[in-house]
Amino acid sequence: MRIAQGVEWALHGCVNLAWLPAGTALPTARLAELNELPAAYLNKQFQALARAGILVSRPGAGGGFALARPADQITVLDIVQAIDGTDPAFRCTEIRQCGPVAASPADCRTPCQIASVMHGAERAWQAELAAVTVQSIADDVAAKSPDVPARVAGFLTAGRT
Amino acid sequence: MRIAQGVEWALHGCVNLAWLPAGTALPTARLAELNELPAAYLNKQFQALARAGILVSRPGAGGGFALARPADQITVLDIVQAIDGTDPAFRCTEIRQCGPVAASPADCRTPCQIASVMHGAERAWQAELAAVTVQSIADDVAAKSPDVPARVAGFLTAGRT
DNA sequence: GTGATCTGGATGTTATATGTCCAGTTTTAT
DNA sequence: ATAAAACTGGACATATAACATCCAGATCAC
Repeated sequence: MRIAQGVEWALHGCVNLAWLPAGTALPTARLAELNELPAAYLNKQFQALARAGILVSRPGAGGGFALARPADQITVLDIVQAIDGTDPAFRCTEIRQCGPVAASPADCRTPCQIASVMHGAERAWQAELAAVTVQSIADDVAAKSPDVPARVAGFLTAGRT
Repeated sequence: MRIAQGVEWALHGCVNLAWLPAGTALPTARLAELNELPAAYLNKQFQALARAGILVSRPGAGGGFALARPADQITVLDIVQAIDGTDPAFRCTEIRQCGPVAASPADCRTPCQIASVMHGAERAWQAELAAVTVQSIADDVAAKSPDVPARVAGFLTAGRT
């Protein structure tokens, strides 16, 4: 089981945006430079976040991406699902319906027990992610390393009007 | 995020074995036939379960795989980890340490906040899976479809001495 | 109008998941 | 003993997805 690499980048990107004044837009090139990431690919991840309504994009000089709403209203689950999709990790192929002793249609009106267990575990995973916001992560980092927010914000906004 | 297909097969296989008298060994060819699965590949999954100590294997005529311990002592998590591995789904690449504003080594003595959140969610997922056993799944299926265990066991043991 | 920036599709590359095969080994049955 | 059944483990082949790049077009600020 693997989560797409882009999730890590998207989460860091959103936390970094949370350290700027609300509504500040940044080009992906600048964000990519901050963490030495491939700019074109990071841009693609941010496009997905924009389509999901997590970020807003503004083309043109001085444009870029900004958080679409306050950081305490963006959950980690929102970001994970925007990048990694919402398909369940466990895919039930209904093998109980195959073979010489296939389960009857009557038995299959309810979900396969095995799929129920696996999907229940995924809901628990999602619940944990939904309980954490970009703001709460930013606060935790700031509490532990008080100089980080200002240093990051300084780099990201250097040379702006 | 995707779980290996083999996990579904392994879970069904273990539940099916749970319906036979304790210690009954079955060849993978028979199990594969039950659900129309590729026998060679199912065998490979079962090898992994045997290496993990969930199943025991016996070569030779009349041999096959059997549960290594009572079904109520085999959790779904045991099986998932045997097939899918124990690597975390979220892989922190420590991008906070990269770039012009890299975090200081002092700040990195503790795990990245983002990685902590993601790994916490995985622990919640694992806890759900660890709370369910092969036996409890078998019981639930039997409660809902009382004829299934006998029908499956009948097919699996047909033509045995 | 010029340059900065996003958009989205096409494309290429690499890694992983899935599936097959075979020569070797162990055990049972006769 | 011999044959047949069955696992072992590695090599191999294929399909799918992940990762990454590129480009022509659209939009906006100055």
